[in-house]
Amino acid sequence: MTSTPLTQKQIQDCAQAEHQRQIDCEACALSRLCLPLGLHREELDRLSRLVRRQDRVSRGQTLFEMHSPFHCLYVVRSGAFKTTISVSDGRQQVSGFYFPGEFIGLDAIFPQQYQSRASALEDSSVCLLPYSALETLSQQLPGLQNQLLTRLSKELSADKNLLLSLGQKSAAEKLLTFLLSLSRRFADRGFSANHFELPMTRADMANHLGLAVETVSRELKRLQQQSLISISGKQVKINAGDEIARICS
Amino acid sequence: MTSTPLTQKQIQDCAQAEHQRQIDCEACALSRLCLPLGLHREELDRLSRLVRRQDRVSRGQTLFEMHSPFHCLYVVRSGAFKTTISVSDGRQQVSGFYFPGEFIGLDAIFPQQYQSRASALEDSSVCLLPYSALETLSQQLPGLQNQLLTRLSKELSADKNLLLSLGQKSAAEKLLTFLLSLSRRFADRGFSANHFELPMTRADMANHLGLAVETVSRELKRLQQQSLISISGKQVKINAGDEIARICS
DNA sequence: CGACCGATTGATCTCAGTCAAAGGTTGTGG
DNA sequence: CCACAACCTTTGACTGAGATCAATCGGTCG
Repeated sequence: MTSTPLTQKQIQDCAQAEHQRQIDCEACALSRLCLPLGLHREELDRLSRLVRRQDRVSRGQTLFEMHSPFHCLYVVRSGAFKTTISVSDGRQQVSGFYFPGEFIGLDAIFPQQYQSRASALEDSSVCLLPYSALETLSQQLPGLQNQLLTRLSKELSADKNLLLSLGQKSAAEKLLTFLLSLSRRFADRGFSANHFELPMTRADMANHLGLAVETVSRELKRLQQQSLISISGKQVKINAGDEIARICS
Repeated sequence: MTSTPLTQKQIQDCAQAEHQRQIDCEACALSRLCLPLGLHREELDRLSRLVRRQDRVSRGQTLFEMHSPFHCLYVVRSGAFKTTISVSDGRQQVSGFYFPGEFIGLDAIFPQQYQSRASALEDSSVCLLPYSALETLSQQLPGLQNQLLTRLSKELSADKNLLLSLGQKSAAEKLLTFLLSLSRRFADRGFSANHFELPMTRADMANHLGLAVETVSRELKRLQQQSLISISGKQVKINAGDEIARICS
């Protein structure tokens, strides 16, 4: 699993948005989940002109390093990503997972530096949104401004929920809440809510939820014994979605 | 400590922004910390016209209940607030503390429902920003749009940091990180970074950090014995700010 | 003054972390 | 195509940080 950051050139391409090929947001299969939501044809054209695409992001590759200067927001097109925050002594926290249509880098707008490192969990592709151009355009397109604010607010909601998990819940509850959130996000993307594949390792999951890998392993097994889920490797089945939703409330 | 929600009338006032007195953002002592940042005089006038003020929010009073419909963002003018998320079984998580110039309710933009209950920790005052009007105006004032996006991003950063605390840090580290964040926010507001008063109870602090009250009590004592801080009741002195910053890194 | 709420202190318990080791999977290079 | 290496996952035994339970103390407000 290599971990090559983007080259300096790629970063410049992002900032200047020149050397990557023109894309068409209107034709994108993701438009229902992405920024285009609520924009008209002519508006989509203007958006398309500033978006750039990076089709090959291989597993383990990073989109940006923590504390590097902020130029672009990223939207996942395919695959999956994680973001990781580090402390000086080497400890780190997986602060989020990102799936197609979701935005990476929103927390960098204020400090103008990425607040985490983003890396691909599997071979993926992304769109790059040069932020200053996006901000200017959203001044002219109310639907775009609304989308941006909504995205930020949505991630804020999700994080507050995770805070509740980390602060108050037992290991088993944390896992159920996490699986339920994955299930819902997959369902939003047209996949099965009850049967899906985990893109991250047990270690990533454990770290994200403030648990030890061994605890994740043991608790998943116990949840299976209770017939709430079935799990084998990365394959997950949700057997009692309603009851899980009730537990997580 | 009473806990009267705003009356229905007050909520309507917020939505319709009619019956509360006109205020002047330009003259406000907080303008340096608040939305006006970066706006010109004429722009400030337009902002002032949509802002409404609520001068008396007494200790324990709530600004909004969890899941109630979203109409307004709130900006703290004086005093302090906490927000609390609840789960059906009664457990709850203090998701944030808010001081003058800070925004409450940003995570409600997406779901259009408040995601927590906000209540005053001491007698306070707030400004109300009817959101739909604010969104429209920020379409016309680039500085205002930028402020909104920045605020959202800033809170996102703060939450990611808290996630790191909750997920990876020991009780003592959590407390130090928390005190340091308070210290910095007080300093931003022109107060001493090294000597301040806690507006919240030990129970609020404990819950926010995912600890038991007793642990907070014991660990604060231990930190005092190590001469990192001095604490007596709600009075806190930061004795070794640099070293604490190093520990929290 | 008394009642209530918040803070502290002590004793005990427990959930989840740590340490250690053994299976499984995956990917790579010969 | 196979074999090896590296990494991921599981399982078991033990430990410990912090929770819980219980009691006391202190301040504040009606």
